[in-house]
Amino acid sequence: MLDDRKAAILRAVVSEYIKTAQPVGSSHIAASPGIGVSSATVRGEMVHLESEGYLVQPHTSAGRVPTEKGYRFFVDQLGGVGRLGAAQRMQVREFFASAHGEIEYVLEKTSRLLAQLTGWTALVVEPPADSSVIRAAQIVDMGGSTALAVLVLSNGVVEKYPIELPSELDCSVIGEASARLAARVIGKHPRSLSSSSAFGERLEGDRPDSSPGPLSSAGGDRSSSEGSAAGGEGAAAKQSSRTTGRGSISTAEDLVDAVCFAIGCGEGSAESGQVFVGGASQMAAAFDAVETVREVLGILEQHLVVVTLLRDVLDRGLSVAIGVEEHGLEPLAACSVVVAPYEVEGKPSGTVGVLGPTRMDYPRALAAVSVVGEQLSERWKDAGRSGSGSRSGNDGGVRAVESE
Amino acid sequence: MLDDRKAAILRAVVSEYIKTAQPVGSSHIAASPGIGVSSATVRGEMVHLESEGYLVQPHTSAGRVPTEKGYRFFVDQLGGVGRLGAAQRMQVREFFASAHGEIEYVLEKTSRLLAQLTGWTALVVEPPADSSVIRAAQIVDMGGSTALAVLVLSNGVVEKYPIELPSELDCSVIGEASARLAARVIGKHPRSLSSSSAFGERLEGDRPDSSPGPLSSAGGDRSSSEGSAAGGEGAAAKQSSRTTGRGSISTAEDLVDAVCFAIGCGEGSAESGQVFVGGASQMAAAFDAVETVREVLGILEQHLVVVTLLRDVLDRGLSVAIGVEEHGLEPLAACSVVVAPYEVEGKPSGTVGVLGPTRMDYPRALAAVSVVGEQLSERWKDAGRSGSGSRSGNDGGVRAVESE
DNA sequence: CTCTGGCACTCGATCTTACCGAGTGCCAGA
DNA sequence: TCTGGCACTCGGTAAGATCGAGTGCCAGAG
Repeated sequence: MLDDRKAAILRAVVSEYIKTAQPVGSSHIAASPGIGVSSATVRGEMVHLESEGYLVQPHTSAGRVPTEKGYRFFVDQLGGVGRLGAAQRMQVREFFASAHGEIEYVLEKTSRLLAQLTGWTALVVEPPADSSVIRAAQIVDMGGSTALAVLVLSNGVVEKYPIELPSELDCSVIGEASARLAARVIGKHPRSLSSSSAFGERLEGDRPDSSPGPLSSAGGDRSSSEGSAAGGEGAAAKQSSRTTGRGSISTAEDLVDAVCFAIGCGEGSAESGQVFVGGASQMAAAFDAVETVREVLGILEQHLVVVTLLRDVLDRGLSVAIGVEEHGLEPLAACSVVVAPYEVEGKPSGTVGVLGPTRMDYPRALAAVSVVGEQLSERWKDAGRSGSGSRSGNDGGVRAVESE
Repeated sequence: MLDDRKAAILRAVVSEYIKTAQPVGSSHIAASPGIGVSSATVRGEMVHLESEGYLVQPHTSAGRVPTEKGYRFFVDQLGGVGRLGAAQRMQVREFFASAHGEIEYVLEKTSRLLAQLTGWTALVVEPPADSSVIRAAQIVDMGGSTALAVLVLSNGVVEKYPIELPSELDCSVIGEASARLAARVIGKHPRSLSSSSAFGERLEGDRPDSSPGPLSSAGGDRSSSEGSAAGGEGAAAKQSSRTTGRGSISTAEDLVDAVCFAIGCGEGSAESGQVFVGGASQMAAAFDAVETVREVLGILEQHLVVVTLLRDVLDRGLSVAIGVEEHGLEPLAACSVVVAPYEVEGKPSGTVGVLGPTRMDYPRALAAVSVVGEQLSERWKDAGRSGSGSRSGNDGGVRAVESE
């Protein structure tokens, strides 16, 4: 589609622009290595590249800037995956050798690591509950008319489901229910309980306005007023059906059913996977328009949007989404996303990603994101245990060669 | 210290500046209600106010701007607590009537609410674990050589402690340990286990080299490199000793000891109380210097710093900390913090706060923060249950009168 | 003694103009 | 087909020029 010379010129323009954030002129390109022609020739080629939509001029007599199409071509054909520098490889290795602890803790730290590696904002999404299996379950009487169902998943995540009891149940009922619950759900996938619990449907019938299904915009929430900040994220949807069906719990079995139903609906803590945002402050370095920063941060506050964004990109088989054309979020018009999946127990589960301006260093971001993704997969490969894994020395997936 | 007229003028200057963010001139003041004198007179008074440090001129022939001392006087003597508008009262009432669910969920939502009420960034700190009592405890075998101790606290928080087992213990040992753990810790304060736990003192198994003393900095942590983002927050301290002493766990009792020790040290998930930051994007609206935004966001990423900040301010008996002089954080030089405590089960536990530019609307922020604090206290007044509380209609502590 | 209107003065913000130079498009010659 | 040359464009910056909000001070009124 593009002959070699044009491609080389495009690559040079992109690389230079990534570095300087300034429109780049023909003479710079002519001077860069690999281009054996004069600036006049480069200019000629640039005219072509521009007419085909790979470059634009902010105005006459300015250098050229890559378009989203230009970046896309660069990423697909020219950039490759890039490599991390030695220091960064080291950093990754040390990090994964020493990062012990619960899954959330590790993921949060990972988001910081990734932010530091790339210089931009990092996004790490927790594996959704349905990729794990229930390891333990218990119902705890919290006093009053409340109980808390606690689930431990095989990946180390703990989910909580607040249960409202219609009346003071006897302690022994709760105890019995707890035991029955454990017997019934251990070893199963939490989300699979939705359908398997016959009682669920019964309950659902009892509740006219039950589970409006996440992502549906439920009712008259505070009218999303001015602040884009607090508006979005399906706040409404979650806020409503947060307590479990209170239809007719009287026996232990009823209680277990109710809990199973709640679990199946995923009404508990681990909605669709928590998001950890690292290095949000770096966003402020990406743009000089304070308004842009505001908009981007606004999006980052809407975790559901972020999760969806990453998942969408991945679902479409992409690892890079450049500009609003490809990711679809207006406020992120000047941004691109680079993502990679990671696996837990061998199954694709979570995602890691980097959010930066469209003029970010894609090869580097790709490298960082994929290394981190691999390392995370490595950590939770065998069993979904929560802690440790003292694989030092071996930095397995860290395929890191010197960067340019 | 300041005669009535000076005070009135100072009040007018502060109010005006809060509204417009522009230096305010004598004629504006003279025109505002409550000032019955000419601009010349106002000017004269302003000279005094300036010489005493309540006001400054950005440059000759500009209006005056309040100094931190000026704000302080305003807050202490002039501003009062302020009142929320009817719409906002409504919003708070609806929010607390409908916000069900786990404590973390409610607190996160609360931070958004507060951000929306004030227009600035809101900070909500989870109650520390030691203000609650353990309601349930269990040790879950996670496969491999890992186990997870799960604690349910009376305030609805669930803590997790990853435990590394030296060798494959028999399942029954874990089961027994789990039962013993429950018997031993239920009803106690988690942090009280540190000393009361016989682990350090004694208990049957004499353990020669037990307890390698967590909190000792274990490894060569990544050298806190450049990025201020990922640097701070005592990352090192936490990262290292994240797994419990693995000295010589062989019996169930050993295991229980180890877990108790870990709990006592607070090595688990609920470090010193999670922080929920709401409306961070609003920070970008507060300043037009992108660099300032970056610095402030950088601080917000360091949760430990935020917790400490809020706690410090509260400990000093303040509810407002104006400027770096009073809160001590250089990067927040242009910011003030307004805080209020909230109670769980009658004891002061968490804090809510608002972070804004020094020229924020203190009365409004104070009103919002205290109302929200009261409402949170109200919610968890009786029992530290996790969910619900359908007190609608009654908007208890929402003492809200029309604002200016 | 205090307050007020008046007045000269200051100085940042804004606008105008001029200029510079990076970068372009085009063209004639190698 | 490539290259050096050349006229041209136009954003960015610097230098005045201007405007006006706001000040300090002072003399006169209350």
